[in-house]
Amino acid sequence: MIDAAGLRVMKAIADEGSFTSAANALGFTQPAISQMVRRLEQRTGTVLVERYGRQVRLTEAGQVLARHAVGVLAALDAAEEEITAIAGLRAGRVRLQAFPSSSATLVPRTLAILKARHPDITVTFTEAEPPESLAALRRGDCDVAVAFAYEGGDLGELEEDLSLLVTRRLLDDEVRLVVPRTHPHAEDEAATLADFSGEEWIAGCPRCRGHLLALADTAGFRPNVAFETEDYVAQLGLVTAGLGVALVPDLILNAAKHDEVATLPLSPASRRQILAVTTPDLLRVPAVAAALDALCEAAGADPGVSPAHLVGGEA
Amino acid sequence: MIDAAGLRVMKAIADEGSFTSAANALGFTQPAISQMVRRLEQRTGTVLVERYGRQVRLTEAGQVLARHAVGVLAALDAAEEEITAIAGLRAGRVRLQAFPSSSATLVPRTLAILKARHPDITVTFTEAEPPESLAALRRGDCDVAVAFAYEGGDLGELEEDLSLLVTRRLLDDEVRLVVPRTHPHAEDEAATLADFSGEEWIAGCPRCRGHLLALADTAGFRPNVAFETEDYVAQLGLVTAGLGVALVPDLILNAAKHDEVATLPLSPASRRQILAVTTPDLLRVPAVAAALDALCEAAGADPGVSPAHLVGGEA
DNA sequence: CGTTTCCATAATCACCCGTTATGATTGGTC
DNA sequence: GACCAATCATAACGGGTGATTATGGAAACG
Repeated sequence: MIDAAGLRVMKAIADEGSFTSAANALGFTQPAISQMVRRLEQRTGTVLVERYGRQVRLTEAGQVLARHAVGVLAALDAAEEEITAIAGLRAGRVRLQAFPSSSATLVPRTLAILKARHPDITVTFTEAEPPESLAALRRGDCDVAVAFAYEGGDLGELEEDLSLLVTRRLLDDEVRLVVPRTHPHAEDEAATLADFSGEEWIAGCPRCRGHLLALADTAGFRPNVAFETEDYVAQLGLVTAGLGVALVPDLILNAAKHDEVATLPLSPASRRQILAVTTPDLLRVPAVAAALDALCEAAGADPGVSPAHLVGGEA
Repeated sequence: MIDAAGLRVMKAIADEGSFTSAANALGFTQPAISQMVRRLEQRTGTVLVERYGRQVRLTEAGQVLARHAVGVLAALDAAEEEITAIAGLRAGRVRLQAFPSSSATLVPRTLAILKARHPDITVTFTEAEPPESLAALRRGDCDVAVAFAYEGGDLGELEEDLSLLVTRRLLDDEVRLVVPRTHPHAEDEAATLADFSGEEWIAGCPRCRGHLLALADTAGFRPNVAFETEDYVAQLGLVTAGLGVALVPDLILNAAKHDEVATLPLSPASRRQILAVTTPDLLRVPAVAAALDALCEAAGADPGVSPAHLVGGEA
């Protein structure tokens, strides 16, 4: 019944004292004001303006509208300002979830880039394994999820989780075999997994363990898993102590100290893909886009975007 | 850029959780919501709604709008309620100005009627002589003026003051000659003014005095004005004391005690018109209309309205 | 008394904002 | 694994809002 335009007009009349001035103040012509008032009057069924001679003044009802106009228009302007602030990266929120081992280097570097570039954006970060982070993304509790998938392994399984989502490949993380310095194969150029079928193995998180099992299966043996820990630093410690061997991604090795062990590339090589995941709509939210850019930059990847179902396709 | 309708839609989506439910809640169809959101999004240049699968949820920017919607819509409703209250006589204001001698009976009776009929209306009353009350009316400081005009006398003069105004004739107030009980003509049926050319006169307010002078001039003499007071009770007291004679309107005589004097109708009769005056627009304001009705009722007049320039025309 | 300066009205036109009808896609179900 | 229900998107269409220009009438002013 009453809209913002009507209030704006009433306020302008109250402020300016005449239809003509109000029209000028609002950038309209005088007849626009004239019939705007008339429409308002017949909508409310009330006399809003008293025309006396060639001057106009608001009736009590008109003053009521003009008075309320102040608050309403202020609130409207405030809303608009907030929106443009979000659009202009002068405000906004990004909720990031990433898997634990990315927290060490990728995420901190991303947050630093983001903070430097857009200091007014609020970034929240939660550590979560891919299944949970993607669930949060689908649920709407998260804006960007950083996930990983082992090539050939759970890429297919992940793919179904990625339907309706978009991803950016951040980096290809090569998996290396970590053995004690004193190990007979410690000086090899590369490691063939079958050579280690008799070792005791140290496994990580459920999905990493799954990857280990898959690789071993391909190599024709079942690994003897003696220890399990999700903490890669602990894994390196166990290897250092000579208690077994482990598969550890490069990303971890670049960040953690590992002088006491030998790290061998696998032959054939095995990699995991690290992906940033979000929804198509969120991609168009400036703060989210900025976060993705920062993630790419931190990972040193090109900032190309690919729909979820193309993840394993090319490359 | 952002209007009330848009906010209403965003709030409905936030509350209901889907376009379809929001549409039902607002009484619209689903496509209406769909393209309303699209328009809002391209107007603000921002993603407001995140479509994931077949569910929708607000982005941060969308939540900003939904949050502001509460306040804005509440304020809008409040304004609308105030307006309808004024229209429904459950609120409103009437500023009444009346000439002093009407304050005795006409105005109190009017206020009583008004208060009984519409207890929620605020009535303010100011005593003012016709020139001032009409000026206030023109200035917008008054809603209803109760004025009077002597027939034949200043009716023409008043008429020019009444341009652009509307009037209601409240009553015709006959003017009587007041003389001491002991006066030789005290028992006459009627008074011919010429018979009192030698008396000492008691005059009232400037315009009443003007009327006296006009009547005397017609009768062929210049009255010897010995006393002047605007207080009619004082005039009656002066007459009672035998200090002179006076012209006093019936309205006063009906209200004030005057046992000690004789009141004679004039021949030819002389009347003053008592009018309620307002502007054409204010006439359509419910509270003002109610006040005019109450005035008519208090005066016992028919509630006909006549444009100002017809005041002296018929009757 | 003309002249200016207001506001009102008429005619016109664009676009906003609804509608109905229909399609695309998701997500559950037998 | 294919149907089925639910949800949002889109197209086509129509009415009304809300602006414009052009014009008229009345009031205040010199």
